[in-house]
Amino acid sequence: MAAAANQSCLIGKLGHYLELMPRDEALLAACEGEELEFRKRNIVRREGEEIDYLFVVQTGWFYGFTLLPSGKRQVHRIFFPGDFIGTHEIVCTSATYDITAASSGVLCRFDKSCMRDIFLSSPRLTALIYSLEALEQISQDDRLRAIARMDAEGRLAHFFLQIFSRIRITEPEIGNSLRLEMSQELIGDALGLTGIHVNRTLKAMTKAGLIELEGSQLTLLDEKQLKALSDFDDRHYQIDIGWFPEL
Amino acid sequence: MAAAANQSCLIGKLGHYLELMPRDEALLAACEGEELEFRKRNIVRREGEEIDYLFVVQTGWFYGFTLLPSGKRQVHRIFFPGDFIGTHEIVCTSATYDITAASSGVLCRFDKSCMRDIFLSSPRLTALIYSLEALEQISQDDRLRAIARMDAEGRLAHFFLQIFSRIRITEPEIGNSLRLEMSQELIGDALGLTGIHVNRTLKAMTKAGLIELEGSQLTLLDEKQLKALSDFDDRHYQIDIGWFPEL
DNA sequence: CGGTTTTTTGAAAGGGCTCAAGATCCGTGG
DNA sequence: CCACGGATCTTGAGCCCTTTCAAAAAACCG
Repeated sequence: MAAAANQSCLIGKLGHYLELMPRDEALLAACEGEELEFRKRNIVRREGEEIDYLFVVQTGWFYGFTLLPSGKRQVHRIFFPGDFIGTHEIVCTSATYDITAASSGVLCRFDKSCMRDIFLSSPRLTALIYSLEALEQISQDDRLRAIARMDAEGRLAHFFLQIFSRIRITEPEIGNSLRLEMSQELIGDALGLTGIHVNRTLKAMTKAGLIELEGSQLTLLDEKQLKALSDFDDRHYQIDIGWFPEL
Repeated sequence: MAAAANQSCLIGKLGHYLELMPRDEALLAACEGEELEFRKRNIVRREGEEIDYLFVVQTGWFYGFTLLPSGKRQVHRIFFPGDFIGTHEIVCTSATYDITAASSGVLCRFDKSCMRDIFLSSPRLTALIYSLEALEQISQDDRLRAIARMDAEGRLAHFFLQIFSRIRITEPEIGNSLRLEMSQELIGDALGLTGIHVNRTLKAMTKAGLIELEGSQLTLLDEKQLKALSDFDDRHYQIDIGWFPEL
């Protein structure tokens, strides 16, 4: 659980990477919008809708996806507690993909114009937001590499390690086990695989002692081996703030 | 050809999206580093190297890639004239992939610390740089979707359309034909395919009248059909600057 | 509980890969 | 301006990982 669920969503997330100054906190607090509750399968927004708001995930898992003409589905991104939703779409006038709740959860909404205020008055905060965006890109690069060049086992290993790496930032106490808020079909849609083949591969990985699955509870039994299988490099989701402006 | 090859690389690129103010131009001019020449296959930098510089492509094509333990290669990104190289890696202390020249070409180098100066003194320029980063992400999302969910023909169609869409920004006069500065093997490494299979698919696409290949000269004969095949959505590589700060 | 969503399993088909070997193209040096 | 050697492009054949299609068992939710 987040240490400070009752404080500002934004401050909680950004403060993780950087010590915020009082004026930065004030700036963020002013941005704060209302909290919205969702239940599994609820739609947060649709592709093509005008984007007026950004979100921060307070609790629960969410995911963004698009459909293809063939009827296939591609999951573009999964959002965990603490993640921003929609920041990179600020350059578009309408959303580039649908967003749905993978589990029940709560989002904090804040106005898009808030970005301008931050850019105008806090170079340091701006640099942080920019960095988070850049980090996301590197993470997506790693994912593309796994999807384009690895077999099902490698993709799944990489996928799980990425999930753990991200969630451990805000919830280090989970250890090597967590509740997967995704069906095997959805996992397949994130990795370019069929749900059926995800199932078969998961079985094989279980038999090999790599993981354990009890219902939706996933446990990583042999992280070392999983890393070897997927050539996983933990970016530590930590950023270099050496170049940040002082203000 | 770039309209103003003799002026600052940065100004040329950024000025394309936004009218720059004199003080912004001065800021950028001060960042300018030296120009570096490369020939095909020359290595610009290696994965793991410390990142002190960013680059802007002045002429030629460049690409970033990583190798997998299996010996396979993944091309993460291709850089065309006008593109930034390395901005998203500013959050890392070392490079996340190798960069090599796909053709002969020239890069403009500028110091990483330049970013701090921009963040500190021009919110408007900062917003622009942020937006370019975000646009890149959306473009990569599209690419992931094609790679994860489409067959070889769809991936190639999408790949070609993306290339044309990007290059046409700075060189609209190319029309529907350009010189592909990549071997079929390299294209395969960008799309998660074998060079051999790229070859076969290209032949089929030629026979179907979709494209024409004479040596490395690629011509799109039926863009409409190519778009349908790959569900391509031209992001116009144009950005919403409505939210930009005035300064 | 009863309906819906997931997970499982089998069998067969297919797209893309591997391995191999020849044909071409191209830059470079003489 | 021609010849040489490496890089690229081609093509064939067989194999393998994933997908499809179907259908039953289990798990989940209200």
